[in-house]
Amino acid sequence: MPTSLPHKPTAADIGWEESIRATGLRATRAAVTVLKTIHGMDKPISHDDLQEYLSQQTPSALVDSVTLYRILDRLSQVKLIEKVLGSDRIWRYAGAREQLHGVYECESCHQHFNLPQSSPLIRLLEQFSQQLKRKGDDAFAISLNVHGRCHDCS
Amino acid sequence: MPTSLPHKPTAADIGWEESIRATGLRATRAAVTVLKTIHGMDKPISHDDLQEYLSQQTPSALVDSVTLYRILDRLSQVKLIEKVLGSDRIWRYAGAREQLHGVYECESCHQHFNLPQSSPLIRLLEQFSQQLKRKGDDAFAISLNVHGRCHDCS
DNA sequence: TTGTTAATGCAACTAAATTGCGATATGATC
DNA sequence: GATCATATCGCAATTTAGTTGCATTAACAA
Repeated sequence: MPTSLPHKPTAADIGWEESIRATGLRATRAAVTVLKTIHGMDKPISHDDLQEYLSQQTPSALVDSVTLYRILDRLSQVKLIEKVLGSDRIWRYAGAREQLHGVYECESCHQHFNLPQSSPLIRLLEQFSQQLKRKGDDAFAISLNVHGRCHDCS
Repeated sequence: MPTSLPHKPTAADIGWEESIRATGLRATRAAVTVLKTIHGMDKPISHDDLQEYLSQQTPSALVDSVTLYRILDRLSQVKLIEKVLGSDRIWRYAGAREQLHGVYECESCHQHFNLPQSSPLIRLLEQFSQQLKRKGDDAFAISLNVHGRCHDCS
């Protein structure tokens, strides 16, 4: 007898469920899985890769492609996740963070990486962001992209 | 009798022709027109808008949609123009500049504007770029995007 | 003027993302 | 726990920026 059925939320999931409900969205199995999975990733992941990953990880919780699109949409709308547009015109999703952060994109394989938070530029950006806010400017998002080649590709 | 036939390059065009040839590309009528037009714009323009604009401006020099795509590709490949990806997943093109510059994108109408060069952030970015180069890092492009609402939309 | 080949234009294609809509499951209310 | 309004799901069909293949045209070097 399995200790936990895949379709029944485990204690660890409750946190995610709560945060979803707090936004007014419904904490469906799929939404919880997606939110949890994305937050467990160390870099932004595309819709396609996510679906692939989910189908291997949790074959029992298969999600329709369109449904996944819509979940990703909703979650980013309520800011539980963030989306980044790659230069391959593909959206990638990552767990939302408080702090501003930059993205490093590999020109060759289009993988995305988070710029180290220690990067001095991040701090500079943070400053700039504060400046804008103080000015009452209606700019509300700042994104920094660094392009190069990743380890695997160079 | 017209002072200049649209298909014959005027003296003013020669500069553009030269700069195209200098890259190894052929200075076709269409390429010259495109390069000149883009450099005359005050903000990045999309393939679609450019074709629209050209068809009104220079109806005699109609360019096929695919050809325009390829011209834009080539020109940006040789760095005579730059391309920026909007959050509407549409590429926009602008005259290439020496100096690093940021882009302001309107979340509503997706128009792009150049951040004022005087922006302190630009200088910070320039610094960061130099740092990377000195480190011998293989990062080769840095882009900054600020999202907000433009004058028309707010 | 001639020859090589880059550039063009048309049609067909690709694929990420979106839309419509009937079926299903969530979560508030009794 | 049962009931209900509706958010969410899943399938099919659609959209559209951009690409590919290939025969034709025109740059430009010789």
